[in-house]
Amino acid sequence: MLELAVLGLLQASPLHGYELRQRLKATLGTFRAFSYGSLYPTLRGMKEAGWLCEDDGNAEVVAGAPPLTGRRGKVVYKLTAEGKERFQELLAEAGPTSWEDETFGVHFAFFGQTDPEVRVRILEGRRSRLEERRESVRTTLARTRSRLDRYTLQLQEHGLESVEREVRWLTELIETERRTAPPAASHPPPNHPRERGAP
Amino acid sequence: MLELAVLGLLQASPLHGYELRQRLKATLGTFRAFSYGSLYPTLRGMKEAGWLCEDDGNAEVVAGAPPLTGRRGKVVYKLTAEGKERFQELLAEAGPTSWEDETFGVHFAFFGQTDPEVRVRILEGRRSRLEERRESVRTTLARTRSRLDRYTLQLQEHGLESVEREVRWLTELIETERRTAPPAASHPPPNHPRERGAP
DNA sequence: TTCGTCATGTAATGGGTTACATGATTAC
DNA sequence: GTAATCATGTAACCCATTACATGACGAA
Repeated sequence: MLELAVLGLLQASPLHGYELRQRLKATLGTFRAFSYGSLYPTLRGMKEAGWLCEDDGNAEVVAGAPPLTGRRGKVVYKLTAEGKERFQELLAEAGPTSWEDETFGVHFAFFGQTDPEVRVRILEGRRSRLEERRESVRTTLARTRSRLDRYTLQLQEHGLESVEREVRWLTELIETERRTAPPAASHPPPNHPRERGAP
Repeated sequence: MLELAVLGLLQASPLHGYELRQRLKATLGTFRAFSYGSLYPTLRGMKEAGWLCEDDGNAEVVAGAPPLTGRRGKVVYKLTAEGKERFQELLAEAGPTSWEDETFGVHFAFFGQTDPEVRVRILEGRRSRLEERRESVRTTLARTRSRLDRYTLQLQEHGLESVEREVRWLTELIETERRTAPPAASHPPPNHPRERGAP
């Protein structure tokens, strides 16, 4: 997740950790925030995995008096070839994980680099996930409405409206996608054999 | 968090794990879901902490041939005195944690049992948290709007609208609270007769 | 010279999830 | 008698957070 986001941002240009985090905020907006405490270790891990390497900016630093003590300077990372591959791989992934609350936003943020078909599948996947949730809430709400106090009711209804709103948003996006890039080929339609969700 | 939710539900009536989880879904709606994998260990932990105990329903199970092998039956939990205390303690807590995304919903769900003043403080805390976030997104959006692609922009704006919507919701709730239970014994206008206060 | 912000990092911890394993009860 | 669902539980892991520690650099 952080991984995908990092790959996506470094794809555009090499960055050091600190700035990466600012971009993360700018890119993900209200959806998610990451702390340095997770960012730096992730960066190290990704470097060890071979997806990132340090970028010396083709180095022409006039080597006058460089990092004397303790070497504390910006560490700029860039993607390796494997990193780019990995990014493409993650982008192509249109499975259940890409519909999750926390993940969807990140995937969406990189839709610009995602295959149109994959885009639609992710959008639809997310939508049907939300629709399920909506129906589930609606029915339990119908069953229990009378027993709920003012606040619980408010909570349910606000939640329900949020979900409905997002469903409408997704529907619009899907239609736009369809208008922009009409059905390429046919894939076995809405056949998600549910997984996840508690036993 | 799960802890608070469990205390809140058991406050109403003794329940076993499985049913607890159904209630959790019904109570928290779209906000949050918990898996059994976290529920049962939590239950055990809370029992060990002394907040819960097993409820034999005044027992009298005709002890004829009880759980022969392996003892697998419903385990009904109820609150102990310490548990009730703990619940009250958590309910009274109107600090930053109570306005976090994941926590707020749970606190809100038990507003019926929360002190009116605490309610308002939580609502206001959450609101100002969201307002901060909104401003932060607005400004970075203003700075970077032109550099963002279609999708990133969509994401930002949808997120922004969500936040704005929740802020409006909170504002309405706060006003309702104020109308229902006017400023108790506080400093601002020293001139109001009180009615209908907390305990 | 001190403060704020830029910048990097680690250790401890947290709060949950997934996948698995098992068994009891009910409905057909 | 078998499938669904009710019911309880464990172990391994995941992904991040908090709190802390350090230090460079520019502006007041």
